[in-house]
Amino acid sequence: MATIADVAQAAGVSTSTVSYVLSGRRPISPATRARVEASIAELGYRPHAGARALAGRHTNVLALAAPLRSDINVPVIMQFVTSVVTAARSYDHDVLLLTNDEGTAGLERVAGSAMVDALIVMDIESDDARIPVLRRLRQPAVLIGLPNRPGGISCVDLDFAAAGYTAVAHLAEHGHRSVGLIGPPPAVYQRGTSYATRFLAGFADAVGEFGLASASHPCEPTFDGALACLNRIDAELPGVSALVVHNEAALSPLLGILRSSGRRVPEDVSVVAICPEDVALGLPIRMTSVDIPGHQLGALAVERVMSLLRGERGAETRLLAPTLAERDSCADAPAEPAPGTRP
Amino acid sequence: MATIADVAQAAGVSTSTVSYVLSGRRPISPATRARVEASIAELGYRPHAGARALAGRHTNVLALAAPLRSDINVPVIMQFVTSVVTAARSYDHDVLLLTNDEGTAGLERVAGSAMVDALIVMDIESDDARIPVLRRLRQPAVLIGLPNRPGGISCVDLDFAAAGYTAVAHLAEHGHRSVGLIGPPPAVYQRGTSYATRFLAGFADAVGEFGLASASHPCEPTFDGALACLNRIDAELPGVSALVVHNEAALSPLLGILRSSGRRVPEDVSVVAICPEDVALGLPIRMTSVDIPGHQLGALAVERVMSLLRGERGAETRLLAPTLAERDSCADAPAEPAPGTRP
DNA sequence: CAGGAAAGTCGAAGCGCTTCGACCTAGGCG
DNA sequence: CGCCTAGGTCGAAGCGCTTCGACTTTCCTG
Repeated sequence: MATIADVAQAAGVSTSTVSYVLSGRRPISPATRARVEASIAELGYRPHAGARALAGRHTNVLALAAPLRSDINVPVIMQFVTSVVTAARSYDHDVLLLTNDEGTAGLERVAGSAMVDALIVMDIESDDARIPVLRRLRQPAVLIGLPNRPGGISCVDLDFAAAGYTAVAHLAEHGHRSVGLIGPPPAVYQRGTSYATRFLAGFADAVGEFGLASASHPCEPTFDGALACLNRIDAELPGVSALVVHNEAALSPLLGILRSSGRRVPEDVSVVAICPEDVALGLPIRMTSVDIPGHQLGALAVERVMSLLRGERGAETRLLAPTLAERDSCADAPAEPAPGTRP
Repeated sequence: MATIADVAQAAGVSTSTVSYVLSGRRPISPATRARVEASIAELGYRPHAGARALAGRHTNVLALAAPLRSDINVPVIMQFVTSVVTAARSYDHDVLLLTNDEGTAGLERVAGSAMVDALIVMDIESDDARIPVLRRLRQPAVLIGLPNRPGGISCVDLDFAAAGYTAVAHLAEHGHRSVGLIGPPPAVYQRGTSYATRFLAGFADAVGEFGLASASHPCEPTFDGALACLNRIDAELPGVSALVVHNEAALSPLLGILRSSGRRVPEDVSVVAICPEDVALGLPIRMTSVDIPGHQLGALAVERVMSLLRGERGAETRLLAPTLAERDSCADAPAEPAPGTRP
């Protein structure tokens, strides 16, 4: 392939001049610039990334550690990944994809060998083992998620506590007096994934504040899981009129179950979903939902990375305020049923 | 950071010796090897990837071009991505993630600047514009998918024609005389994505061979889409007793629709799904399905890449035979209804 | 017991780029 | 009119690694 020397020769200049027209770090006369650019085009020259990384001390590559299990919340993760890649490209960076099950090893490897300029880490647990590792890397890192002790590392996330609160508040405003939470799969809680517990905390806050009855359970992302979860809630909260669903995969089964058991949404049961907008709109009922702004968060993470790379400012955590979109799955609570209606 | 020179000095050997213990390309005495490895561990030495790429002419990085739209088939894509990354790691390679909407530019960029040793490209269209580009790159490429003219590029994919045939054959064996196909979203066909048309071809073959009546329609991946699609099929094929669903996202809504309209699966309608196994198992009914072996295909693609990198053999296309798993969504056709039953 | 092969190690030459300091030329200022 | 400065360009020194050829030593083999 053509090298910078070939270009220099073709344009009748030195290699450093070519380098400067490429980087713009020194003034170049318009005439020279034109000749160099012509030669570059003619030879189809592309700077060698390795050589660049070696001499220039940066790679224009970001690492993205994503939870690549075929677990749940696949669509959200996809949104994150997509938006991170797209945003990175808009800053002329590429993305190296790491799986979370490489644990800290992957982070240390790509950072230690200078493959990447910075790291973005998703699916943060409350007490994430990767945080101390990230702190001692030379490259800056941004977390998508919120650990208990970020300890100097930048975070971006949806304010899940506020999301939990908002969902309940909305239901309370509609006069509901008891609300069930269909949560993420047990595995999510077991991992200590922080968004689940934060959401739960906000949920509980609101429940307390509004003086509601409540029940909450994790839920496997299958039809059977949704059924089991709903049954438990019904048992603990007979006649429950409001549901909060923080589990995308459970949404579709849940609606099916409700319908086939003759409970209408929203007339008999109001449902607030926590999910990306497109999920909320693809269901049989347009769901009132608190949006999980995956695209926004991914882009935000990249922006933070870039400003850290520019050395612009230190760590900071940015929690996006949740927005609740009113659609067709919520209604005022039905008139108070005679005590002891449904078993 | 520690460099190879630091390690060499600490171990009292030359840098080339360190390099040889790392690469194993020349014999090293056990004693020397031990000292070098001790120094490496002690200094926490990691070879600089850029320097390596420059001197060694390879990066140990693969490019993966994935269709990162929040489109449909998100779970399948996720499977591919996951398995490619995992398989790549097992060969000591990393994965650079490209979005398909960068088109050929991304491929040319990462290949031209020597960021990657090889490329894996997903979501191949019948007449994919990226193929001529890939052909003229210095790096080998593997397609996940099957274009009309691979022209010397390796392909791996499920044999979707056989999958379509298999699904219909299974239904025919159960005595069904008419079968509806709920296909991928229109956008998939419009793009000319080859798996959709190949599936359709196999479907049509079998329909012809078994002398069945059939109707097939694309289907938007929403509740409304599924409803509309089913209605069209019902209109064209009154009393249809068998459905093939080549659209994961439509599966759950479809089952809901069938149930709420009082059609039992499988007693009244048999359904064969084409989807990954976990999707087939997460639905209210354990679906009889033709598996889309995402994990297998991703791993296979990486294996092909590795053997190309080793220079082992030339292009070859590998189509995985479909396997149909009998579960609970298919039954024998109901007794022939009196003509003109359902409108 | 000489000759040669194999084992083990080293030095040095790049790989293709960035960047620093130096140099040369004009132009503006006192 | 001489000097300083800014603009524009060049040469060379790395960046950290791999690899080739060469050298030394050891061990067979005939």
